[in-house]
Order: sequence, then C-alpha cells, then structure tokens
Amino acid sequence: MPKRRTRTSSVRSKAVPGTSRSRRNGAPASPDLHAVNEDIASGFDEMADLLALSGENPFRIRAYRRAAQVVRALPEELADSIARGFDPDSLPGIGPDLATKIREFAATGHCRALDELRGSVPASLRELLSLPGIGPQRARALFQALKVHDLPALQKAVEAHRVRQVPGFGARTEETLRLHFATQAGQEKRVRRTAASAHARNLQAHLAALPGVSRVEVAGSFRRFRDTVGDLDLVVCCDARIDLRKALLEYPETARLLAAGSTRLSILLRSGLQADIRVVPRRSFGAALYYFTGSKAHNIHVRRIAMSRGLKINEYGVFKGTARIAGDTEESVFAAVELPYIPPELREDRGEIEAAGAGTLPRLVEAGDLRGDLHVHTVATDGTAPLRDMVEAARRANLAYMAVTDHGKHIGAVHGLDATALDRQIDEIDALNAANRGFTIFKGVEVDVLEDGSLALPDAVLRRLDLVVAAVHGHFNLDRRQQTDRLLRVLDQRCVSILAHPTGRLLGERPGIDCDWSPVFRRASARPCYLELNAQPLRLDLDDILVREAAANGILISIASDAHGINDFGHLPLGIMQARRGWITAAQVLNTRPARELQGLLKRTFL
DNA sequence: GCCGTTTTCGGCCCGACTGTTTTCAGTCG
Repeated sequence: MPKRRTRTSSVRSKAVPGTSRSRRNGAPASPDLHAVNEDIASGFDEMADLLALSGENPFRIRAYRRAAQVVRALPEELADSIARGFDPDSLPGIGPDLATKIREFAATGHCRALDELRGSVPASLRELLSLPGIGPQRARALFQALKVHDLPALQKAVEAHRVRQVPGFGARTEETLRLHFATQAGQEKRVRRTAASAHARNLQAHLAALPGVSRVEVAGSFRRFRDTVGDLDLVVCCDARIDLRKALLEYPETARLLAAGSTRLSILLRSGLQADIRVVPRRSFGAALYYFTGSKAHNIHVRRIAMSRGLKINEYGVFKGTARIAGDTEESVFAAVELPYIPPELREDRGEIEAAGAGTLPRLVEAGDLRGDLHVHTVATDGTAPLRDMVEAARRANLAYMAVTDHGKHIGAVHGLDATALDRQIDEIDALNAANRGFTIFKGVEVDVLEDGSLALPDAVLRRLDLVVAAVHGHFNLDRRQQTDRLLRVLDQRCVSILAHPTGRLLGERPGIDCDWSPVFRRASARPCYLELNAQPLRLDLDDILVREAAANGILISIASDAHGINDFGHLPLGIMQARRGWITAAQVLNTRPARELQGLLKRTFL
C-alpha cells in the first residue's frame, strides 16, 4: 500500500483500507503469536472507552475509535505487512502516535498506554456503557458518587434506590435501568437479518397502511444487507397531522414506547428488536433515507467531503449556506457532492467513497447473473426432495445447471453415500441429463474434511465426479496454526473443486474457525480451488470481508444455496447481496459461467 | 490524535430526544 499524501480531490486519499480478517472465534492470542488486527482494533476500542471514562478530549477519543475501524477493515494482518516494511502511518486516520502504538501491539501483543489506562480507570466500568442512557459522563458520575464499577454493583445500587440520589440522575433513569436489568440484561443484541426481516416488513406495512402516510422505507444496516442487524431504522414520509405515537402504541407488536418526539420515535418490539422511526417531509425523503442507511463511518466521511466543499449534509437535505440544493432523492445527495450513486450495501467506508470519487466502483454481481447452483442436496442424504424435484425447482429458479453434492460417507456421519450409492446416483443423473435438454446436472459430492486435512473419500471415488465440494463439519476448535495447516492440506488433495462454507460459522450460534486466511487464499488461487459463499441464512459464509479478500486473491467464488429442499434456491439472493457487500463482480463468480465454460473450470481442479 | 488546495494551529458531522433542571448536558443514532 503506497503512501499517498497528494490530493487529487477532496476525497481522502491515504491508503484505502480494503477487507479484513480477524480472529473469528474470539479466542485469546496464543503466547507465541503477535497481535492480529482484531486484537489491535479491540485495544483501540478499549482505549477509546477508557479515555472517554476519564473525561478526555472527545476528538482524541474519536481518533482511537476511527483507528480501530480502519485496522479492523484491513485486508492483511498488520503484523505481517509491517514485517514486510509497510508503514501504518500511511493509513487514513493513523498518525505518528497511533502508528507507534500499532507497531508495539503488532510486535508484543501489548500496548503500554493501554495498560496504564487500565491502571487509572477500572476496566469493568466499560460494562456500564452498554446500558441505555449511560454514556461515559454518567458512568463516571456513578463511579465517583457510588463507587459502582461494574454491572452487578450498579444493579444493587438501582435496587437500593441509591442511583436517584446521584446529581443528574432521577427516579426515571433509575426505573429505566431497573427495567433493563429485569428484561434485557444478557440478551444477544444483534439478530440475523433474515430473522429481523419479517418484523421489519410488518412494521413497514403497518405504517404504510396509515392514512396520511405516503412512504415508508426500512433503512439502516437492514438496507445495507448486513448479515445481522442491531435494530430497525424506518424513514417515514407523512402528513403532519397524523399521530404516529398513537399508531405505534396500537401496533400489536409494540412492547414499549421508548421515545416519542415530533420527528423521531423509538419502540421496543415484542421480539426484543428496537425500531427507530424518523419522520421527514417529502422533499427530504432522499436525504433522510441516505442519512439513516449509513453506516456511521460512511456518513461521517461523506459529510466531511461536503464540508470541504462548503456544503452541509443532514437528514433534511444538502445545504449551501441556508439554500437547500438537494435531498429529494438519494441520487441528488450524491450528485451534490460530485459522487456517483453508491449502492447501500457498499456504504461501510471501506474504500467505496474513494472508488466512487475515482470512478472505479465495481459493477456488482446481480441476481440475474447466476446461471447455476453448485451445492445441492437430495433425499439421498439429508435433503427433503428427490433429485427430479430438485431439478424442477432449480429450473423454476431460472437456473441452467446445478450440481448434486450429497454428503459422502464418513465415520460417524449418518446417511452419507458410499461408493455404491454414489454409483447409483451417477446413473440416475446420466439418465436425467439425457432426458433434460437445456439443463445440466453436474455430478458432485460434499466430502468431509477430516481433522488432519485429508478427505473422507478416496481419490478413486472422487475422480468419477465432475466436482468435489470439500467442507469442514467438525473439529472447529483447533487452534489457528492447526486449522490453517488443515485447510492448506485440503488444498493439497488431488480432487478438490470448491471449499464449502469455509469458516463453518453459524450466525449467532457458532463462530467460524480460527484460521490465517492469507496463505489459504494464496494456495487456493494458485491451485486453483474455488471458494463458496454459502447463501444459507444461518451461514452466509464466507462473510463480506473474507469474500472480498478471496476475490482480491483471484479466487472465483461459488455462490451456492446449499439447498436441502425445493424452496431453498430462494437463498441465492441472500448470497448475491453478501457478495455485493464484498465488492464481487459477475466475472468473479464461478457460477455466472455457462455450463460448458464451467466444465472446463471444474476440470482444472482435479490435479 | 489527526489533518491541511481556507489552515502546521485550530478545527474536528449533525440533529433529536430525554431527564433533570430551570436553560441544557448527555446520550443516541
């Protein structure tokens, strides 16, 4: 990453952060390993919190938060790139001081400044920042007045009605905290986007049906198609006379009204999700939709660009002095700051603003680009429909081919196909292919990766197939080095076409394996072996950041439904959106190829 | 703590809502 100080436009032009990988399962670093990016980012986040709790300069705190974000979004481990001579000072928002701290983190896994901060502020005080209405100032006030320094101590103070005695606090605040401890404490904050989807659409429909409401859109991370969402943001355009507060209280899914102003309302849904509703006039709808789609980092970056051009962006429009020059549509907001339209799913401040400014935004893959699906199960193993029905379902989903990849037999696995059963399936596929013109069924298998990285079926069996999809289904807890070696050994096998759901994560249930992906991606690219973006709502694996890094290594991505039933081809659009979040173009996707071209690409994976 | 085509010092995104106070700080998104 070259250091570029010269400016060609007011778009920031320091080295552009790309994608990142991080310690996926939250395990502490092994003693022999230096800090990975996630450790450095977490360190900076903690420093920001502790500085805030110390009452430090807010802009200094922001610098640490920004540094955490930048480090988290890097395509490569900083420790590695620093070893090769990379200067962290060239990163946006990283100056001499933070660069020194990054070097210290990378080399030793520690940072003296952080250790000192921990000595001056109780680190557990950070827990209080997770509470509603408690920020650094009030957490500090609670600590100074009541010597409360963690959640259990505060809960006791709430129950003893001691909080209301602290200056700046009152009975209402104490009651809010009591309610939180009684109902919310320990609950998982983020939920899968797919789980939030029905709640979002129902609320949207409820609001849209109100007389006087002309438009309702769901914004926020939901609109950006993040795999999980923390809350729902809705932008509403309506008649000034309508009583939204009443309408929300009457909504059957409302558990509690959290806030209700004239333009901003918040409710807690019975599902536990919070929904924030913003009301704007019609002419501001585009500006508001843009503003509340975010992300925060993206918004701040674009507002800074606006500022450098003498403009101001808020949820009501783009302003030059007091004159409103844009805001009825999102496109007009972008145009006002001389940027092309950036799709919501890219708005994370991961280089999209620089790319838009330079005219180099990629043309992202679209649902219509997919021609086939390379990971499909049938009733022969754990699917719910016979092969013939799955083929019909794939055709209805406008696909021209699919690969049957039932599970191969493996010690302990139930209903896996052995060599004989696989033979029978191959015959069935040949017959169907002969009868089905215009649709191709590829013969495949999903074979287990064993603990040592070898495959659960012999080459002699695998060679009879068109493709072999290898997948990790166990031994998720090996350490980073073992897991990395394991995947590298998979790529040494003679017959491996696609590595399926590579991290093995299950959203909200199981973290992905801890693996150093850079060498894995390099070897997959050289071999070649393709990587899957599994579109199952529970998996969405690879994630947006890793898929971007994989594609940047020249690896073709298979966007696959992992269908187990006739309706599961409906998962593919989720995979498409995740791929778009990873900046993936149609050319970077394996299954946008016509069947014949694909055949050639699959042949190359058998060594 | 970072940054600069208005700046190497003096700025740093912006507005709404709540609760506690009595005119606004703190929090939130």
